[in-house]
Amino acid sequence: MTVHEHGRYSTGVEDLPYRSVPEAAVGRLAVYLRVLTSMIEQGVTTMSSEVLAGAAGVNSATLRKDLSYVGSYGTRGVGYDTARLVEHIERLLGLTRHHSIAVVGIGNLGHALANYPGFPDRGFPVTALFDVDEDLIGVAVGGLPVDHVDSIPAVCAEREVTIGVICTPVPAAQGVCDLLVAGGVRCILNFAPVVLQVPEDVEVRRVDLAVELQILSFHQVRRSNGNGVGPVVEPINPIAVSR
Amino acid sequence: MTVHEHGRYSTGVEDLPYRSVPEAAVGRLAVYLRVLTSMIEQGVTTMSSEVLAGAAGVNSATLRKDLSYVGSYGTRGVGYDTARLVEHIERLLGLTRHHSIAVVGIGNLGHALANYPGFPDRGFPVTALFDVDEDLIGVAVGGLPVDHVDSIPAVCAEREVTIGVICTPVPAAQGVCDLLVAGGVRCILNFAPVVLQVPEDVEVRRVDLAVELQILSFHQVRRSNGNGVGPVVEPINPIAVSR
DNA sequence: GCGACTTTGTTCCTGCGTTCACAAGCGGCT
DNA sequence: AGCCGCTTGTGAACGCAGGAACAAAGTCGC
Repeated sequence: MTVHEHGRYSTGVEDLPYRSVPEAAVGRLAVYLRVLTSMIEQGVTTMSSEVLAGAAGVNSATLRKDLSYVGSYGTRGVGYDTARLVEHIERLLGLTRHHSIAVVGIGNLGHALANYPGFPDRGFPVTALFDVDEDLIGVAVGGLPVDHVDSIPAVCAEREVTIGVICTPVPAAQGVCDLLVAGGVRCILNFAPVVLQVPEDVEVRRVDLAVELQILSFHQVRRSNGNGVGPVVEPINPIAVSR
Repeated sequence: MTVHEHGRYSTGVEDLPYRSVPEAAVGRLAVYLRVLTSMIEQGVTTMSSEVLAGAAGVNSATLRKDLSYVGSYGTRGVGYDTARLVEHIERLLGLTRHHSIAVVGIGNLGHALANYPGFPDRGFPVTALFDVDEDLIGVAVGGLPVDHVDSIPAVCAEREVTIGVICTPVPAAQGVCDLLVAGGVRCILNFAPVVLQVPEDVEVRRVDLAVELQILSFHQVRRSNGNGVGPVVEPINPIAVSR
């Protein structure tokens, strides 16, 4: 784990060999990680880029390039040692650190996320729950009592929450976001369909389910319309056509 | 990003009527749509690209180019007529069609999605629910009875389901996916952390919550490591773009 | 121990997507 | 009516990600 593999790359968690890693590559690395851990459970100790790429649904050249951001930990002629690769990807993604999660807004979705096994399984324990509903305060959800949103800053600071998950209705989202930031949270996963305003040093990722559906809708229509039938975009209003 | 090739690069299967709309633009258009409808509710009838871009969190030039894929429906010197823009974006995204949703896997997450108001609100009514658990069959969730997964093909075909949402555990996901495809579903939103194998004409979008967290984790570590320690080339993003 | 084969790591290249910048167009003001 | 200022729409440049191809490197068979 703390072995120097190559001289030019110093190891140790704090100074990893940092070239700039493309955003897209980071997302894929997380996928590789999942495939790898699953494979390890099945007893696989070595994988070639071709096989791993197939399982992850990407091009093998892309995969090798992504792994090169992590460092050169493959063996030519053989492939990658799965266990070692997992270690290094986890290190690059910062998964060796402690990441605790707060879920805000314990409605249907928040409830589901609070109980979502994928979070703790992946090293992201849920350590705080918040809502405004007085009837929910103190109620245990997934073994954890719900606190009032007003206590977000204090509780988050105390429990060293690093990631906040916002599942509130749209009107409450920005306020909750501000509270999280006040509590020292610098990473936010936002399920509310609104663009949050945050300081520069805060990272927000938005998951918008309706947008996902609309993208699917687009492809569906494009596909069925694409058979040479007609223009996708027909003018709704003849008068509206300005050219 | 789960992007199949669309646009004029695809191998002649679909010939695009007019211009090819970049995948990224489709996602943004959905966001504009949401901002616009919200603005309309507040009585806004006209918006400039600058204002709309600000609300959507994108560059105004990007926004104008995105809208140019929809058609030229702005008025120079004034801006865009919000109502008209909504109409045209909805048309491009295929939201004038009927899209009914089936949710498979009524666990915590499936339960939440079955009750998620954002779906019907955005024109995506949930019309079928499925699970394997015998105790759940027939139980009404959100006013809709749960059917057995075996009946997926028949029910989906009958109710003309266009989008399938998979919330099952990983081992069941591929089987459920096959059943959906057999039922004529060509668009799938997959919450199971696995890469699904589907025919070419089926579009899959995956939402992987653990991956989102890991990406956040990466940024968190990178940021705190960036405090003068290493040669971190941090992209200078004035706005924390969530996407 | 040596050769051939396999697979990595990287370089080059192509092509998309985003941003800049500006001309064209439209409304308002005088 | 004509000019002025504002905003759109688009042509051009740039940056970046993805894919193909290849050289280096290490292993397995003999």
